[in-house]
Amino acid sequence: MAGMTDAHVAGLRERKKQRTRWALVDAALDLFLAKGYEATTIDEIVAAVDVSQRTFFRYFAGKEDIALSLLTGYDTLFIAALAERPPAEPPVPALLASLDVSLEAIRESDEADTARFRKLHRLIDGTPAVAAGQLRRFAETEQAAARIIARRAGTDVVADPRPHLVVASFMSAVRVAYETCVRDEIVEPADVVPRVRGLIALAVETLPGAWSAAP
Amino acid sequence: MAGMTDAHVAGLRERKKQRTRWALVDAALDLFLAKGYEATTIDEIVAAVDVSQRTFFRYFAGKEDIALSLLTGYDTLFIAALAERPPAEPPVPALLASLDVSLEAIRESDEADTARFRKLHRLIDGTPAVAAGQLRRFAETEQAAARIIARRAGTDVVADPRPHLVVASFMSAVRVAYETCVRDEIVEPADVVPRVRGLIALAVETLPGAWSAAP
DNA sequence: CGAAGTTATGGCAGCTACTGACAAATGACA
DNA sequence: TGTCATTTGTCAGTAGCTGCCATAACTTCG
Repeated sequence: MAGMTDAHVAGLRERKKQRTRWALVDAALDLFLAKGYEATTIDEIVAAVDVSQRTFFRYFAGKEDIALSLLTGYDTLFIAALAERPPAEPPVPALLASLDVSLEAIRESDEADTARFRKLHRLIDGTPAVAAGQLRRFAETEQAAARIIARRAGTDVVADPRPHLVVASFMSAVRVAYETCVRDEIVEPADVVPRVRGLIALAVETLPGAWSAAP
Repeated sequence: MAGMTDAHVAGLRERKKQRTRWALVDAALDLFLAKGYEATTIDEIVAAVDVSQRTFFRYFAGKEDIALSLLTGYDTLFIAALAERPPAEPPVPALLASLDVSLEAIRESDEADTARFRKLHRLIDGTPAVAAGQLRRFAETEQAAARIIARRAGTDVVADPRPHLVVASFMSAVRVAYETCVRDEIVEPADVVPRVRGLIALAVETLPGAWSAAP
């Protein structure tokens, strides 16, 4: 995969849009790291790319959104992969396989995305607003994944909450894995990916026993 | 328990502060429900209680904070209960027992808190900003709980991520339980409490098997 | 190639959340 | 009652975010 962010073939208009979009993202990440997230204003970001503030808000919902915009691509990949898994497969193996797809995408990203990944992971550490945005992202992905798992099982998320329970538990493990990376300042995709895999494996061997110990 | 919110004995100053605090909360919840969360301004809230806007921000960090302020008391109760559990007890039973303490507190709240609880649950449904605040609350409680569980086990959250994994999984089940209440418009504490208990029981019998099915 | 149509951009005006600094008021306490 | 500590109000300002309309840029089709 050559990266989630390149517009291979498209009209000039579309290519231009992608270019300004990622120029904004890069400018934002650089400024956030240079002078702090809160201290950076939208005006400074748009000045660096020479677009109007109004244009910024046509591309991104806000500061939080631009900071995390890199990751939405990997989320989409995860959900798409999950939807492709064979329906007979149990939930956790399906989730594991789909997670692997997104992890591979992270590992095989081009240099531009890798640089953004590094910067983002360094940013999240010590920036509560961005960390809160992460929570929102995970929650959204969880909703989507739960719907898919429920459909696979032939049930409905409203009628049967068990798919939601399983997905929420799984996603919380993934979230904890990423949080340990941020905490330990592991920013290289090449290091993050095995760390996440390792923590998920640890969850697989820890959680059944932990939940079974309930009276 | 007569409610988390009453200032039994204290100086006049402290009693006055509590009164304005909860007057602000009630005014805010009423306005949020009457004309929508986003459409309600801080100015309208403070006008209803006749305090200055500046005072509002001395009591609450913002709109999101005042909406969820009722729940912080129950969170504190949960964490305090967890810290009191015998160290020999396994994590999930300890978490279950502590959850029961906060659920009992919700059930036995006085009428004022019960009314707030109802309003809040009706508000969260269809108000993404407040729902996002809920996520933050759960994350904070999760951090605190993970530290306690790790200390009980004689380890450290940094050295050993397993306590964090277990707590995150547990809290995600609690969160899913509350989310189903909001979705199904179950707002009465008397109905919410058994629903949460039921979903946690379902998690206990579902999750071990689900996680064990991993290859 | 050029005109007509579509879509992105810029500029502006305005609202609202939120904060710092200082002055005024109000409960606490001797 | 007078002094002290704490809370409150006022004011001015910053910054995120949005609607509106004119203009510029790409696209498409004759």
